[in-house]
Formats: sequence, structure tokens, C-alpha cells
Amino acid sequence: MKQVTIHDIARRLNLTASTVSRALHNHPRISKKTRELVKKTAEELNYRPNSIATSLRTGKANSIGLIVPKINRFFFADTISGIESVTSPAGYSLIICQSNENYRKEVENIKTLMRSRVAGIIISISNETVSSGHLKVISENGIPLVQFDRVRTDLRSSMVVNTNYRGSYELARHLVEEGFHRFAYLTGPLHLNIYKERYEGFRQGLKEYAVDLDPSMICDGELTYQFGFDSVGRLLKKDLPDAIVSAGDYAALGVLFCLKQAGKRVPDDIAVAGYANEQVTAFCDPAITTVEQYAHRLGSNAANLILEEIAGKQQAKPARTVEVNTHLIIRESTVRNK
Amino acid sequence: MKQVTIHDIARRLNLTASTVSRALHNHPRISKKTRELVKKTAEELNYRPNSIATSLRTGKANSIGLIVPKINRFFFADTISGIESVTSPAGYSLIICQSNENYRKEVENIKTLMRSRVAGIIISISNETVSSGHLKVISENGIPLVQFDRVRTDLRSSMVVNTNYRGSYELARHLVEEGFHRFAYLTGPLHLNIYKERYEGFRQGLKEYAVDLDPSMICDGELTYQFGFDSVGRLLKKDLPDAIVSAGDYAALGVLFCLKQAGKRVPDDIAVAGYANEQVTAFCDPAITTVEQYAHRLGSNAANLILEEIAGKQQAKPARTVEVNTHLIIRESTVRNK
DNA sequence: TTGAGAAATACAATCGATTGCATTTCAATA
DNA sequence: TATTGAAATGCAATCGATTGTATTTCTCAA
Repeated sequence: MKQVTIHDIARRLNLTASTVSRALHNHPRISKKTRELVKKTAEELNYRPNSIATSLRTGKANSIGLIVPKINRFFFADTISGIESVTSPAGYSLIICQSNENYRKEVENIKTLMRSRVAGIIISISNETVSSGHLKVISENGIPLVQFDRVRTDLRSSMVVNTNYRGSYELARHLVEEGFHRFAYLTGPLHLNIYKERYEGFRQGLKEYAVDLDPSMICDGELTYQFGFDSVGRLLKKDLPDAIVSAGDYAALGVLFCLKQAGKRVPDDIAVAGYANEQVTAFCDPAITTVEQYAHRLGSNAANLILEEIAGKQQAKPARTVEVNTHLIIRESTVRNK
Repeated sequence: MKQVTIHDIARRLNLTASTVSRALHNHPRISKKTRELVKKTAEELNYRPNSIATSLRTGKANSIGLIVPKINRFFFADTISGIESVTSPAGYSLIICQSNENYRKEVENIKTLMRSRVAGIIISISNETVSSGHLKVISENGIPLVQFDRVRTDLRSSMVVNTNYRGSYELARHLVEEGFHRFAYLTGPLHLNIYKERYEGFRQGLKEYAVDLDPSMICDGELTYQFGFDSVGRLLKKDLPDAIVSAGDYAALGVLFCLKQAGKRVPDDIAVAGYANEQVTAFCDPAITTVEQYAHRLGSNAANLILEEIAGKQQAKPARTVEVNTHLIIRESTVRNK
């Protein structure tokens, strides 16, 4: 049951562990004959290097830590996939934690990863997170840190973000151009950069057409299906909007289904738009206009950044910010038949 | 930049590392005074235990390896989430790999995890995998192994699976009872247990009503949206089926959209059913009848199994199989208005 | 004051691999 | 044959924490 070590190989061949180690790494000072013998024996004995031991000795970790709010949200699952596709060929394994949108769990996760001496940490913060102390600790201990999507800007750290502002801005312009004027807007917590930027981009887009957004027509909460569904009731009591825009797709979906249930026609009575291009937005009826985020690309960019930071750890390079462009996807839910 | 060790604490307090180590673990032979002093100093110096060193010394890993075909498929993302929710409180971190449905990558992943000396491995095999040698190696090295969902039964290993047979069986009965008789069936590779079981369950369900499944009405391939979409063309050329059933939801979705595009009414002209209860099936129009798999529960069960195996490693217990019940979800796509 | 025994702490080996430096081996040259 | 220097291998420390076995310190009773 005990695994084979280089000492076992050495003993078998009447060599020392150091020679075996060097042979396995093709060290030039080991004769060809010995090298081949060692490799053959390693194969025979089913030797598998113990990377725990290697990490301890060399001080280099072979793993990268990743913290996301929820693994099973498609956006994050897709970024994880993008990250993995870069880190795996680079020889790093991924240790994945979910914060469950909980600040304390996030702090716990960071502690765990630091104990594991990961080579670097990639994080998208929980929506409860309103401070940066726990993130600063990471950098202070010399561990490369890359934030993505939901980021805090009050610390020195590289990050990968979407052009949220622009995405929402273009959406706003599209809607106005399609003839919508009285908007309701559903947003997530505005202390998170992503929702703040989407909100501001949206307002700016309207502003350029001199369209106003009534403050009483703004709802904020967690952008779930249920929240979207419930918000419609509140909104329809007031001055009827002719378009309901959500900073997240699931809430938009809730809006759509509540409207359909209430007998409203979308988009003829009311238009609906979301954000994130969740798969379902393409297949519901009517298909929902939304903004593609290219999550996979977001992930691979984050992974490349962290690899660079790990490689160039000695010299403290300035933090870099990479922006991934969004893309407005116009579908039936916001286009009236002329 | 270098991290603080127990030696640093020891030096500071004129103690030895062993005393510090024992103090931190509340060893009874260390005086209360020293214990508290050590803990205070550890706090002050920002000491973080190096779990690499601990693992090497104790021979116990603090991580569990997980291999799935694709992280960004909702079913797997959900199982991962379920696994994490169990392993994390138990003090294990998760190292996640994706095989990308590629056999060689899967073998690579296993090697990596074994080098990392994970405490156990949880796997759902790729659809290219048709042998078990690489899995046997895991057990042979004394590493607990748990398979889930897509499993190989030709080796001794615990596993967590759905009642695929029953799920499909119930679906078949439902369809016949709704008055459908001429079926087309879309399946994934039949060398995978899940597709084999679904197929057999489906046939058995039909058989009990003396309904036959024409072999020429069976299509097999990767159950993607595109595959579903394309299959319709082939099927409609023949004797028209009155229901198209897919062993996966995305293909069912492709079927649905192709039918709609061809001007067929679902379910009045043709019924459509899928498998997996992907979110989108609930929101498309008509909503698609499907089978819920409880992926999250599948994951937490797999995690519990591996924890048990890790705990009871000494005595070789018999491999266990846990079945997670499926649940037939009947929606509009298979229910004709009377 | 001394000795016994308990209490507290120190010593040293260990986990498996790596690596600077020392030592051995061997072939080629003087 | 002795010498030299390169080639090949061995020795031993190290990474940070743990743990069995000393050893020291202390307390209390005789």
C-alpha cells in the first residue's frame, strides 16, 4: 500500500536517492547507462513522484486556488472551465472553493488556500463582501492574486473584468432606438462593481437620448427568478413601464414569466432585457435580449494573468487590468414588429 | 515574503519547534502558560500552518481529487457543488480536473492527482472511456475511489448512480398512457452505463404495453442541440413518429426547435421528451417533459462515500453502490389537450 | 535538605525529494 | 607508472511539521 519512493529505486540499484533524482530529471552529470536503468526501474516499480515532497523542498506549489460564489451558476462554471483549460497544460492543478455568497466562508476559503501554499489565488468575491482586508493579506504574504468579474478596486491586484458599463450602455441605446421610453430597472447590490457599472452605463445610455429613469422604478435585490417575478407586481401597480431591464438574466426570466402569466404581450406591451446570456434566454419565448460576457474567455485571461504573476514573482510588477468585451445580443423580447 | 514557521515562533520564545507544535495542538503535556504564549505569538507573527509539510510528515492528504468530463455542463457543475458542500466542512479541499470527454486527458488527470497524493478520487468517466485499467491503478495504490453517474462496473469500486432504468421506464409508460405509439429514440454512446440503462428502461416500459421500437428510429451520437436538430430531418423522412424521446435534454431541445421551425405543433403533432431536467427545459415553449436527476444530491452522496472510505481505509470494506432516485417531470411537450 | 516522581520541555528522527559540495572512478596523458 | 582532470556518484543538509524518547525542571513529602 505504501507508495514507491526514489529511495526504493536507489536501494534496488545500489545507488543513492540523489543519483536517482538526478537521473529522473536528466541531469547531465549522470551517465546515460544509469539514467536509463533508473527510468526503467522506476517504470517497473510503478514509481510516482510525490509532489507534496517536491513542493516542500523546492518551495514551489503546483496548485492554484480559485474562489467563486457558486460553482453551479453557469457563468462561474464557464469561467472555471476557461481557467482550467489554461492552468492544466501549464502543469498546475486547481483547488476550487465556493463562498456561497458568504463573506465568512470566503475568509475561510482564503485561509485554507494559504495553508495549502497555493502558487496563486484567483477570486470573484461574494456579494456580501464589502471590505478588502482578507484580500490584502494574500498579497502581503507574497501570493499572486487575480480578481475577476466581481472585484474590489481598493487594493493593488490584477484583475479581469467585463466592459459592463459599455454593455449596459449599448443596451440602453438599443432600447431607446426601438422606441421604449419608460423604463424599470432591476439591479443587484450596488456596492459590487458589476452592478454599479451596469447601472451607470444604462443611465448614461438613456441620458444621451434625454430619457430619464424614475428612481421609484428601480428595484434592487438578489437577481433571482423569484425576485424578478415578484418585482413585476410592484412595478405594474405604478405608472406602467414599457420596458423592464434586469442586470441579470434569471430575474429577467422571472419578469417575463410573470408578464406572460398576467396576459401581457412581450415585447408589444412591455419589453424585457437581461444580462449574461444564460442559455435559457435563447430558448424561452420570446427569446430575451441580453449581453454576452464571454465567461470562458474571462477565465482563460484570469489564468494567464496569474501564471504571469507567478512566473515573474521576484520583481513586483504593476497590477494589470484586462477588459473582456461584452456583446449585445438582440432578440425578440425587445424588438417590436413594425 | 517568506512565511512564518513554528521554528520562528520557537526562536522568538526560546523554545523548540516540538513544544510549539504541541502547544498549537493543545497537547496536555504543555503547560497552560506556554500554550497561551505560543498561540499569542503565532497570532502576532501571522503564523499559518504549512499543510504541505503536515501532509508529508503525517502521510495524510488534505485534498480530494475530482474528475468530470466538463465542468461547465450544468449537471456536473451541480454535482461539484454538492461534493464541495460536504468535503469542505470535513476539512478537505477539492482538486478539480476536467477530462473534456477525452480518454487520454482522463488518464493524465489521474496521474496528476496521484502525484498530488490526494486522499481519494471521485470520478465520472469521459464518453471515450471504454476500459478500466487506469481506474484500477488508483485502487491498487490504496487510494479510495468513488465513481458517479457514468461508471464502469468491471472493477471493485463504490459508486453513486441514478435510477436511470426506472427514470426512462416511467417516462415510457407515461408516453404510452398519453396515447403515443410510434417512437423515435435518441441515445448517447451505449457503452456508457447511463445511456444503456436509459435505453433498456425505455424499451421495457414500452414492452409492457406491447409497443415496439423500430430499430431504424434509433439515432445515436453525442446528445448535443445540433445532433437533436439534425436528427429530426432524418426521422421525418421516414414513417412519421408521434413522439421523439432523447436521453439528454439538449438534443431534445434541438428536436423541439427543429420541429417548431418545420411548422409542427408540439405535442399535438409530435411529442418531445428529454432527460436531465436542465433549467432550459422548464422555460422553453412548450416546456419539455424530462427526468430530474438530483445532481446536487448525487454529488453529496459521492462525497460522503469517499469520506467513509478515507476514514475506514485500513479494513477493506466491500464496495458500495448508492442509488439516487430520479423523478419524472411531466410538462406540456408530452400532454395533449383532451 | 534531599530524593522521588510528576510535569514540562528538548532532542532527534522522519516524511520524500532536491541540491551544493565532496568523494570516488576512470580514462587519457606525460 | 604516476598524474591529472573530467565524469559519475555519494554525502548530508534542507524544506516545515510531527512524535517517540530522552532530559530537565519543578513540586512535595520525608
